[in-house]
Amino acid sequence: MKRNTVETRTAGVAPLNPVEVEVIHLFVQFSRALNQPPSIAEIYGLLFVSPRPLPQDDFCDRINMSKGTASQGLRYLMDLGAVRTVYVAGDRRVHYEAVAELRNLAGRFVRQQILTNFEDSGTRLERIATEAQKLSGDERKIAVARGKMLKSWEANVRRVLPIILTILGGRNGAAR
Amino acid sequence: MKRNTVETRTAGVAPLNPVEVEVIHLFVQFSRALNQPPSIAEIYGLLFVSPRPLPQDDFCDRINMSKGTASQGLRYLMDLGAVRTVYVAGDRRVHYEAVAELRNLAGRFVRQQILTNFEDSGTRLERIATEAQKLSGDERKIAVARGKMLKSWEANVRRVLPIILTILGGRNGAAR
DNA sequence: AACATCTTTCATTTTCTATTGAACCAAATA
DNA sequence: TATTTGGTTCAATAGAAAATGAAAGATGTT
Repeated sequence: MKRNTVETRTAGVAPLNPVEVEVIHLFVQFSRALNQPPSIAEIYGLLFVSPRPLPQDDFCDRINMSKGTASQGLRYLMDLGAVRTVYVAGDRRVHYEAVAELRNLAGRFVRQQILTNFEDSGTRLERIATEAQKLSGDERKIAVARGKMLKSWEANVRRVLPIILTILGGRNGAAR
Repeated sequence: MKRNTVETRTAGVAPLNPVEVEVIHLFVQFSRALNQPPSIAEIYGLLFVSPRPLPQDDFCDRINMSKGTASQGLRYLMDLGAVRTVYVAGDRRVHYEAVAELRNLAGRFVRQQILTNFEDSGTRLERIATEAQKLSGDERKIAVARGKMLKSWEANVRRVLPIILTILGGRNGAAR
């Protein structure tokens, strides 16, 4: 039986069709808003329009990126849960497909991107409050007030974030 | 009357007190989550704890940044509405103070940071739908489906963003 | 075992962003 | 008017982030 070997495959390095180009564009633009590297967006974009799972080679060939970039990008997307691997009979290569549900995706992204920067914010806020007490006069007055304000902001964000994620991911997360 | 001249001022280049250091730290951390340059965060952070309006010099001297950075950073924050100028009697220099209300701030930031990247997304989505029709077989089927999905996502985001901004900025925007 | 294919790793290079500082402008003072 | 001071601009530089590609691992095949 004819196997998927280098020879049979290299013939089929199809260039991107117009839809693929546009979709990738869209994701790259999106990635700028979220400050994600464009290579990640290209990978996800191509997977998102692809009717079948793709192996790593396809990214290198079709969107013209190095093996290293493809490998790292795919791992990142796997960790994020934005991509999953698929078994394809008769092909040793790992194939990937896009996970198109916004539901968990947004949550994980926020957790990874935003919340990591706030892990020790509680401690820091406490320290601000403590140190503020040691000041005097105007400085102390405003420092204490601003410390409280920051605490309130933090509480506010922590209260609102879950709501946002629910709205984003809940019903309507995977478009129908 | 004794004026604020270089001689009288240079004496008072106070180093940052612990609260100032911590608050600035916090804002720098925050800036990382939002992918904003640290210099901007430093400026806003210092203004945020300061009991009185500060002139540009103070940023150069106290957080040790160049005139250019201070000038540009302050302009950026002005444009964003995160900072306003204040008149101080007997001092020719422009003084700045922090605008501490989250209310409008979050909105403007999102508009400037996120929405600019989506101005032409409508056009692009139309083009995707059009081009998708021209494909055939599997490619067409999935392309059409994914085009619809993207449109739905976009609608979803446009619907939810105002809600988020309302929740964030509405009551509780300026902490009490 | 030797070979071929697929994948990951990571030091280097490239690309992009932020910051600097000198030159310049504007306004106030001498 | 000359000078000092406050402020902006922008070309050059430094610094950070992303991409490359050669080398090495891993897993199959002959």
